[in-house]
Amino acid sequence: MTVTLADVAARARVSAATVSRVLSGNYPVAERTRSRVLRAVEELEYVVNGPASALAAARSDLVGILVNDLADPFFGIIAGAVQEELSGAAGPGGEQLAVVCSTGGSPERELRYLTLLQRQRAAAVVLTGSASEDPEHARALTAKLARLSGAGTRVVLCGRPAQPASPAAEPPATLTTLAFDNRGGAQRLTAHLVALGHRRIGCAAGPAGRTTTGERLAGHRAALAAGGIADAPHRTVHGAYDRASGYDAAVELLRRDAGLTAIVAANDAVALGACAALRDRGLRVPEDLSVAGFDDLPFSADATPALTTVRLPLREAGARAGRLVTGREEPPPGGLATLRAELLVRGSTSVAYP
Amino acid sequence: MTVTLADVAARARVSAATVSRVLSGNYPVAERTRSRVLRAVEELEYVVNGPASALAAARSDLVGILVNDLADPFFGIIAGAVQEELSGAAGPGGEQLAVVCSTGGSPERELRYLTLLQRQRAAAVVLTGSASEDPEHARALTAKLARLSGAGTRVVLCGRPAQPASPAAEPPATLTTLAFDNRGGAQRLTAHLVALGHRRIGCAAGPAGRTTTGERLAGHRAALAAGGIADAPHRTVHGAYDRASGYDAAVELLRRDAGLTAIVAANDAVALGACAALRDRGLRVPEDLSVAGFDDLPFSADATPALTTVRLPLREAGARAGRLVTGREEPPPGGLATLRAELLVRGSTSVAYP
DNA sequence: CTGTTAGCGCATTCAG
DNA sequence: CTGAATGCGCTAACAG
Repeated sequence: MTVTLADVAARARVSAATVSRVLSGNYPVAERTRSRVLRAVEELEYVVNGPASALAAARSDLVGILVNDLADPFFGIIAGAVQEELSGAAGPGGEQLAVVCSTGGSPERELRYLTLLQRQRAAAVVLTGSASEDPEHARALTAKLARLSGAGTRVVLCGRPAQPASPAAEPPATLTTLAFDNRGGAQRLTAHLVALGHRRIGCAAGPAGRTTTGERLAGHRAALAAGGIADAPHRTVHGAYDRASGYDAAVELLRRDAGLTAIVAANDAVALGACAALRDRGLRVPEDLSVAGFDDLPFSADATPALTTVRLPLREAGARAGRLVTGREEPPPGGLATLRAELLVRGSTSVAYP
Repeated sequence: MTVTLADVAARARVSAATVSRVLSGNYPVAERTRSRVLRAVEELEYVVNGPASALAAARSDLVGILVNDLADPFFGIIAGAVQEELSGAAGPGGEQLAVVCSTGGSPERELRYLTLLQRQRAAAVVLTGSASEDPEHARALTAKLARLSGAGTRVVLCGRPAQPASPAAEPPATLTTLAFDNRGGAQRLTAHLVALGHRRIGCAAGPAGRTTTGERLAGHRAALAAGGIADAPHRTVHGAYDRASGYDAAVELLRRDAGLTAIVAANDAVALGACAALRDRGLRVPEDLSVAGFDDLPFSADATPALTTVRLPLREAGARAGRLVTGREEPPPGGLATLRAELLVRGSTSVAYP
């Protein structure tokens, strides 16, 4: 019923092996037979059976991309860039396909998807976004990545810190990390506020127990310390990376300290949520409170006032991950590259009016 | 080297068939042997070989999702919802994986990805967003979808109109369409402006030759006609679905007619670009010009002024597509459902001040 | 309920 | 440069 290699071979009056060679293009074939085969393929509308060839060749052309939430532009931009890069690297037989998996930030789902991708014998796996800080999960993840890597799957961590090496073995050579300088970016952001005279700065941080949250908080605290501002735990609240959390966080932060003059948010969506909360309470940004975001997603420039934020090279990171995965780019020395995080000062922050 | 079914079978002292049955869970197996097998799987850390089982079973657990641009939240939201729904339908052996493909709106790439998915023997394919209106491509697409469908791949069109039936055959029964009421939404939107007294309304439309663009323009024109406003071709410009196009479109529209009192945009991003252009020229929204978007992406509520727009049930559409694909939802009667498009009046539109 | 027997469709040896 | 033979790892009848 469905046409196979053998059918094509018969029609082109060659052996199946020859057809296979023509299609893979990785072996010399006489020009005449070659075109004869190609014509037969056309006429029969033959389409290779992917699973069969993956089985025989012991490798597939699937690349896994793990994200927290596809609907979040942060991940959409990264995943889109990775995928774009895959299609740019049209290999011999065809090109690689991106399998996108949303983990929702759950370490269990992360592991489960990795198993699913392992089952598919994925050519590569790209893990994006923050990782769980739970030591047990970190261990399980390291083990799983080592296994994947051992099976020939390339692994790229994109926008997350290097995976802690397992006690026993060295991290596999096929493991590359593209980290964001979250700490540095956060530090520069808070330093900017401190320089503007802010001393009571609320922090609407991301979910607890995630590397990105930890890094950004560390940068924030370092800047506070550098500015001689005492650590005030009650000025930090944790929440999800979304608008609603930002709204709630702002309300809660003001409840705890009505004298706040600024709020740094976990990301742009959270910042906009915070702005909305302030607006609803009759507070103006930045006259009454400064608000800052993180990531510089496209919409943050269109908010009013435009959001001061930290720009992360999302697209570049994804594209690089894609090139790493397709072998078109050499891994950075040591397998680790840290990507710049650039402070973008816009309208939502200004000097503190006490 | 890599552990196979046979290894597990040997360790559990059963036949390979039994192991297979335990793992697929679609056949009765004694509880004792079952747990014995499961233990062996654990101990050996066995992971099924996907390609092998796909080959033998003649079906894979991959679901293709075609989008224009993953970085655009419009598609991120839909794709995310589809994928989420796939993971919710944990089948016996595991769950389905989403293969996301960005076509960039190119009909050629669309066709090429469909072939790639056909090669993977995908269980289903979801095509999202607008389609090309080119008759030749429409024909090619219809043929390709028929072939996929004939091979047992379910096909869902999500957010695009029904594919024109091929002259010869009826559309396959496994083809379901979830269309957005773009025309109705656009009509209500423009009618809203007309009701506010606007008569010189510019239109920053989407790319020419795409179904979504055509539908929204048709709605727009219908509302104009209903309001007794003459068709003015120079008041419509075409561009991409992004912010930059919106900026350019606004500039061009004002150049052609400086007396415009409103602009309806192809989508929210275009609308925000238009707003930025107006702002740069010292025009206020909505006092000097009203501006309206389309889609109601999350950020459009945070713009200032908040965007009047048409809400499309993106998440719902994606989720439904996902359920259709996993067979958890019955196709609508006739294989076609049209999803509501709801007018959302916010701050960016107001009465016309001539 | 379980084991045996055949392929699934293709990529690779190895000969020629 | 081409063909014949072998097996990738698993599922699906078919018996028992």
